[in-house]
Amino acid sequence: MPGKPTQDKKRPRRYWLLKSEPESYGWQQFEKDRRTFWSGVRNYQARNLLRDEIKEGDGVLFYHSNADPIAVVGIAKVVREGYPDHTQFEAGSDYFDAAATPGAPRWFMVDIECVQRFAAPVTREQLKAVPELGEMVLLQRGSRLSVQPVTAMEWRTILRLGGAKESW
DNA sequence: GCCAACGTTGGC
DNA sequence: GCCAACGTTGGC
Repeated sequence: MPGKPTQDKKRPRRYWLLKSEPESYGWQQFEKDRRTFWSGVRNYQARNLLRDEIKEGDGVLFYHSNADPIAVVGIAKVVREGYPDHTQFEAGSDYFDAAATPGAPRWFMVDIECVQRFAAPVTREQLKAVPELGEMVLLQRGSRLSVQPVTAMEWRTILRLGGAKESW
């Protein structure tokens, strides 16, 4: 078939939201880097998503937590699927894990690439005001997952709110 | 800075 | 395997 498919036909693109505190790693830095590895996730549920579910080509909402404003600030795409987070092996690192070995890594990360900054950040307050986003994992009571799934409908809605140029 | 909700640890 | 104590996240 001409025009090689970029995705496995059986596996439509999926969407994710990644949280980051701008004080530790914000969108501004990400824009300069263009590409980064998403290290430091130390929660098993999030780890499982990074290791097993998030695939190359997937869409990412970049979210600023503990920030002013708290907001989705732009979008990224996954450019490398789950592989061991090297910081777990670095003695002295905040993310060091004595129980992890290269042969049996415990923590995983993915690489993402900057796609586009929203014309205007989509604030948490805005998200809460949209009825069809009421089911978002992000907005559930007590939800703390730093890597979480986003539905295609949520993705489209948030891109529209952010004034994103393309809706790939 | 507060604190509710979660997740993890470790004694039993 | 229970569960109390503790540590962390993250909105407010």
